[in-house]
Amino acid sequence: MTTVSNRYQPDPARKPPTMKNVADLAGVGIKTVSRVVNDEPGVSEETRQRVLRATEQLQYHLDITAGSLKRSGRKTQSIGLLLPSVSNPFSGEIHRAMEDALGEPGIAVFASSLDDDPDRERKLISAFLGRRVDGLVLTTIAKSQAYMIPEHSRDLPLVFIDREPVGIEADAVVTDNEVGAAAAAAHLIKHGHTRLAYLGDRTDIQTAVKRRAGFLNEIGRAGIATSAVAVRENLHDEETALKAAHELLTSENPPTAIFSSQNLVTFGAMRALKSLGVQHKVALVGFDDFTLADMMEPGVTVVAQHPERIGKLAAERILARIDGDNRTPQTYIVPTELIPRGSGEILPQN
Amino acid sequence: MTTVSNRYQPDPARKPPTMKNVADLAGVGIKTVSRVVNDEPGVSEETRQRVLRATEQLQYHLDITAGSLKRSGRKTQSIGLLLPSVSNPFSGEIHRAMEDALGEPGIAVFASSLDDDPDRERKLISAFLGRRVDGLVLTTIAKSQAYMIPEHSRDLPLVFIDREPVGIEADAVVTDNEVGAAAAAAHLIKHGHTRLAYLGDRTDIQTAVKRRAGFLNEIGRAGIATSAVAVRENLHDEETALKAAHELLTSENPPTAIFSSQNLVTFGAMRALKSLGVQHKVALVGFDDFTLADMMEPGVTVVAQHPERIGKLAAERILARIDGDNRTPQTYIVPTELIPRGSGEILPQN
DNA sequence: TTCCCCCATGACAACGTTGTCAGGTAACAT
DNA sequence: ATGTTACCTGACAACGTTGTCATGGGGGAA
Repeated sequence: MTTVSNRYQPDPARKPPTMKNVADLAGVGIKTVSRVVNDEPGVSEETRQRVLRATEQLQYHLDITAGSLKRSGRKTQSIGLLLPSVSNPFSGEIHRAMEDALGEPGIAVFASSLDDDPDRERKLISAFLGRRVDGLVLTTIAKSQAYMIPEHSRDLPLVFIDREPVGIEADAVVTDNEVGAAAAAAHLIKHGHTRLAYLGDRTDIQTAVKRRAGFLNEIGRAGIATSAVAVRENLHDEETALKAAHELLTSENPPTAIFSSQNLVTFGAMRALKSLGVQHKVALVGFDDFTLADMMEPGVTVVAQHPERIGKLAAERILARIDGDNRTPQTYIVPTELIPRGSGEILPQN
Repeated sequence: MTTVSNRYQPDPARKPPTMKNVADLAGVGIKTVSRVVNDEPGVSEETRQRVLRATEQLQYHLDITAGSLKRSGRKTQSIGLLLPSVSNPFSGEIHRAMEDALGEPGIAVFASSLDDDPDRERKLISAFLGRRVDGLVLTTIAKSQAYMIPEHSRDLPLVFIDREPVGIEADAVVTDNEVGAAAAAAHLIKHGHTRLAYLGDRTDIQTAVKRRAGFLNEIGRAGIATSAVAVRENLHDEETALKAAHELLTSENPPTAIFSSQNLVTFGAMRALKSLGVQHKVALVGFDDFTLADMMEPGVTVVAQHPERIGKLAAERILARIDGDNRTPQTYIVPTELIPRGSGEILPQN
């Protein structure tokens, strides 16, 4: 009789079993084991059962990395995913949607954080390539992605997310930044605002530039002088955003409405408004939704993105490319949704 | 004369270059290329430069998966990370901390989402094993992890996070759940509360059980009858938590203070309090911090965990184990921190 | 000069798997 | 019987790399 112990007991073998081990135990050739574990036809039911028993007994797991060495096309059944940061909620949603879409076909995901650092971008992509991933889904920050042309022309599937690539033609899945920002402007104008402020992220981030353009263009279309818009940019974290917002609000001729182009900037603006006690007097619309936005006082009106749709679309595109789809690269645009919750509907105060 | 073959032959140009390609271009043997790209000694400076030029010209990236086949110990320089969900902020912080700690030694991370589903646990771990990861960092939900004993005894490094394993002895890095929950109880009692409520997550989740125990034990120590505590469990999302809190608050003898054992439950409680307009009358302490907790009305008092410390510690442990450390497995406990922000300091109303 | 040692270099097998192909057997038709 | 077919099965090379070992040449010591 056997006793099961949970004590740590080093196995003399110390190495995972191989197909050879299974084959020996089952009394068959390794190719037969290969056929069984890969669900290939041409194995009698009896042999099949014998092999399955052996795999179970040895706790055998097919080594997918060794297989990919020989497998046609050398697929590793993994992809590289480069996100702004894995700890960022927006990125997390995208990641999750991709995991869900890629889990079924058995593709694993290597995820890394860009930190909006061009150096990291190169290094992390290099690491992905060294692992021979089947495809790359990338958020980028470098001025150009032309350095990826060699890989791309070797048919490495490539999908850019959130930001379109520069210097290379490849699929991209992005939010409709300009239209979303324009919707925010229109919303504020509709509520009677004419003294507007734009709080923006770093100007080397493509989405920030597009959001500013969309916002300012809409204001222009409404016939409001652009000079009436206070623009503060290169705000990359809560603190600098708070400071910028505070300065604006305590200036000579403060804005009656603020548009913040990104989550952390929105948070900074919220803090500035609250610290001055004007959160119910100055309108605020933020780009990108966030948890509990509806529970704030007032609820925060946002231009919501759809990270789960971006992730799903990106997964579908990379799967199609891996599958051999070689249509002309295309940019897929995911619409935004303006969600009124109170802060964006505040009317201008006299 | 040209012969046309009807056999499918992959275009050589469409495949990533190999060491052989580099060797041929540089006019050296492949072993010399291997030495150069691995920074091994014993190559003259001149040869070295020639090889480096060739790698650059061909855009060669060392195939780390092929190398791991032969490399001593067969290290793939990757680990598997199983998290509650990659889209959960707590998990994201852990993930990020691990990425930071593992990036330096060049270890890549496969991350997957558990969804608190025992079936997924088995399947995802199986997928990790098939990729021959060098180690596993796991959040688990199955009743026992004894099924991992074979792998563990083969010396596969194993670190459990957030929840301790059952049926197997391995390293674990967990939050000090009982002490944290006890601190919440003590805090509420100190402010004069005697009619308390506990809103808890699913009872098959270890941390939920520990938090309840810590909370109730502290109440017992204070001499308050346990029967005076309303316990509502198996609340796994915002909606059910909202409903449970609403029921409690509108009951015969409503609690004057609520302790919620998890983020989503806290959100549900907050919504219930707000919908009844008693958010400034009934005290609330939540387990686990969240973004903007200080910006709520009132600010939400929480027992904060330290996901970044959990992640860092877990990374250090898995690295040490991969490095051959074979000390007796140990559980590392990361302390919590009670952060008063208003909601937890509300005094009982008559 | 001769001998020895060190350095630079590459040939070769092996890692665990899969693609190819050939062999062997049983069933069926001739 | 013989040929034909379909089906099972395993031997073997190859995937891209690294560990081992052999080789050859140059330099220093005797």
